[in-house]
Amino acid sequence: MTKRNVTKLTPVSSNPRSSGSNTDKLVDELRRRIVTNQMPPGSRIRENELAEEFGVSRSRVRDAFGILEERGLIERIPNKGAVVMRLEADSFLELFDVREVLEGLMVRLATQNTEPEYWDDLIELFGDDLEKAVAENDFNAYMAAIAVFRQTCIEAAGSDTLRGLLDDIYDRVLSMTRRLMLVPGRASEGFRQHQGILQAMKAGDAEQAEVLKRDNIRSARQWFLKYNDFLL
Amino acid sequence: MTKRNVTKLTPVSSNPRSSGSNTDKLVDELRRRIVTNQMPPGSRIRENELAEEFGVSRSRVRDAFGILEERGLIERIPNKGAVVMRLEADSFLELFDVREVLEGLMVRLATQNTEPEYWDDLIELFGDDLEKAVAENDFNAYMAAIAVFRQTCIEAAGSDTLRGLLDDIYDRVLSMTRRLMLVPGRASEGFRQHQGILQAMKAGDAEQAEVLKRDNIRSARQWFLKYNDFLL
DNA sequence: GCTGATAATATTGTCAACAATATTTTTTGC
DNA sequence: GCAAAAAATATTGTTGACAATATTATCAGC
Repeated sequence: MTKRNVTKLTPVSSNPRSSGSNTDKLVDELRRRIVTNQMPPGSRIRENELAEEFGVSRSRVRDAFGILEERGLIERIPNKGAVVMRLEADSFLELFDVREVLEGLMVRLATQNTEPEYWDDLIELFGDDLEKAVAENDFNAYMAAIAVFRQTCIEAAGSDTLRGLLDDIYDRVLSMTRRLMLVPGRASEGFRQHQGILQAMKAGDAEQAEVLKRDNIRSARQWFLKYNDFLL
Repeated sequence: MTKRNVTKLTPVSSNPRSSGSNTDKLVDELRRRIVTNQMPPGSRIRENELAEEFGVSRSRVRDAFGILEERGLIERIPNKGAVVMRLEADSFLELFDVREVLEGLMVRLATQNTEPEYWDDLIELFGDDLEKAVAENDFNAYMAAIAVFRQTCIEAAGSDTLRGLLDDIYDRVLSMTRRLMLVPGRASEGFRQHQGILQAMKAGDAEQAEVLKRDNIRSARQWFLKYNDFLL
């Protein structure tokens, strides 16, 4: 796979390992700004501005834009410029569909490839402390835990192909995930679902883990559908 | 989505609709050469050569390389150059896993979105004539039929997100698909499986269609595993 | 003839200048 | 004062030249 499919540990931090070439650094920083809503959807981004800010030539920015476009993070209109991709409700539903099957595959493979003990740390992370945090609306703690869950599973699944697809999708839906968390009841439901998935994984029941993970995404989709007027 | 996710009707022909910008044309032609094995895996490709051949500057070729790299068709080693991506057995197995769930999703959505009559043409295409052709090892006819099947399903599924993912994967596995067809028994089995899937789709049984499509890919995976010494 | 250092060549990486296109501002006619 | 045309400005598209790096060829010493 390409270099971009390396581990992204924290949700929004830049990735030191992908900072090899000059262009990669640019891609990574722009990606960070987009997924953190520092550059919100619809923002116009000018090549010159970025070139000046980063002290590189416009060609580098241009290359970065090409990659960002390929990843679906920005949209380029010929001779007009680039804007941060604005997703409509339909696109989010499509992404939920794809996430459902891919994240299902992720936990299935992860379960098949690991011993039960592998999941102990995660099970502890998704314990009483986090439950309390979620109950008290500490979304940062919950987001961080989910990121660890995700990362651990991808690692265990051991498929670079899958990792690449999930990373791309993750970038596109991160800001929506954060917003969805605000919907009353969604976070605690998601928390319980993750506990269930982890139990199945520790039990080595790959099929059940896949079913539960798919349920998890489908339910997130339902919440989105119900509240999309507020979320978009 | 980006421009690349437009319809790719025939397996290896260039796509007129994507030939807007200069770079797009290059990407499309290079993609064609790679998936047709005109540029086999491992081939070194030089920026200068292509620039001269296409009568454009090296920068255009460079941009095209960036996109091709992002799609996983070529590999670029800094200061050394680009080579057509060479897939190992592991990568193919990973791709089979991903295809299984994504193509399953594809037929499920396609079934849900269509009336039974929608599939009549395809059912006729996968009729006695094609069966005879397959029996007589007319792989071109079968490949073409599969391409139509695929295209029709993607169209019906109506998800640009899914289309983008499947298009990328398709390019990467096309040459392997062609080779797999040579394995005695695989083509006719695949043919029957597609007939079954089409039946389920016409019956409106989305779940069953998904199950059968996943079976289809899993069985292809098995054949690959068994014969990979000959296939790679 | 072989090996290692060095020069010559080839290839990729980066840039700044110019061309083409779009946007904004100014001017002109009414 | 308003509308349309024209000029000025800004932004993206493309190119060729030069720098940095890697590969190949040459040559000296043994």
